[in-house]
Amino acid sequence: MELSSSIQAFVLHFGEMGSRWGINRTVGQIYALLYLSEDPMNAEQITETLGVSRSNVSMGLKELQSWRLVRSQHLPGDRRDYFSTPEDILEIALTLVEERRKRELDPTLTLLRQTLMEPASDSAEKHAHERMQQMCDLMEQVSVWSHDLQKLKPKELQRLLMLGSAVPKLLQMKDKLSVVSKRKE
Amino acid sequence: MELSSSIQAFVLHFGEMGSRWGINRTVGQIYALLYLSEDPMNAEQITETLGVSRSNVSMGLKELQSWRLVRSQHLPGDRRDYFSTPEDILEIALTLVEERRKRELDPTLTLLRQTLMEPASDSAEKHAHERMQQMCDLMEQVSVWSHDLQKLKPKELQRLLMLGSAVPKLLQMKDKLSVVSKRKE
DNA sequence: TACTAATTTCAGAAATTACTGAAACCACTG
DNA sequence: CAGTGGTTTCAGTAATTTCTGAAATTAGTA
Repeated sequence: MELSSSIQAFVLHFGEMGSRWGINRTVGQIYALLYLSEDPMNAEQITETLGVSRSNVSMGLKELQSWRLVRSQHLPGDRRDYFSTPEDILEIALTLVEERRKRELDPTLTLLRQTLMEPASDSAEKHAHERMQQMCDLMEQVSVWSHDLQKLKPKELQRLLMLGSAVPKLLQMKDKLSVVSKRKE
Repeated sequence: MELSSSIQAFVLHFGEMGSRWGINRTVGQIYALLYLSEDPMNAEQITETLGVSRSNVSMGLKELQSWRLVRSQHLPGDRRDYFSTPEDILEIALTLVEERRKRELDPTLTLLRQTLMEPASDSAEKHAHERMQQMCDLMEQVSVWSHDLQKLKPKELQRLLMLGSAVPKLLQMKDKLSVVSKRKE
């Protein structure tokens, strides 16, 4: 399949960025292609369009499915799998946040918790444990945030996103409110 | 320098996680070491402790400095550079967020904005541009969030983190308030 | 149950990335 | 300004990751 130049540019860009995002070139390109495609595509079509080997596409699709960024479906009267990305960009973003938490945060959090069970022996280790504790606390907070994010309804999430820098103001507002309510008590 | 087992485990873990975080093993290990160290270390000490080449350490330190995750300083009466990480874990996290935004988001945002300046020609491209527009909008929102985060004072940030799932409730509260104030008008 | 289309697996090749040691460079010191 | 301690650069090598093509497997069809 021939790609128009802007689609082509996007697909190649995702391939390049792949290494920064922790995926390889082909995986990035496959994702970009499916993300922009009007209709689901089968592996053969992806292979032709990207000009890589069939097996490479197979592995790439497997990885994208493990990230839950790509889904497969069947078309009636066709034995082949057809692949597509979820429609809703917010849903996609949430999935990305969750999967990255699992892969980039959770293993370290596990190690930190284990380590902090044991007492520190010497002075250097005591200091190291304090530092680990700080990191562990922060990572736990971020982890909770990420979990909570998953529970939000799309509408709420959309509002939260639009809030941006207004959040601290909201905090101030809350403070004032609680002052008021305390006065009432 | 000999490391106690828990420090050793942490350093090795950071080395392993490096590839997921977009840095290499040595860079991960250097960071972990400096993060836990009571005192700043010079390149020679790092080299001995990690058992890698001096030049590798030099390159790793350079990269960590480009991420602004490691700083160098001089001790009186010593010509060597001494390296350390910032004390405040929140400051570290903010730096990480900003650098990742620069490296992982900004280039794509630039491409998307450029592409969306041009009109779409055919139907496939029209659909692709819609998808790109959705991605662009979301990335801009995330980018604004990340910028705003940088402006927060540590105290505010700390509170925001602790808030977690309470944020949607805060939003609800705000809604009620604005209803009240509208009634007053 | 044999046949066929579609997909996956996997060993090896190709490409990329990380690491080393030697040499160049820099900056302070006597 | 020559000498020395410290750091960086860089070409070559090692290690790792990615990709391919052939073979194996799976699932549908006659």
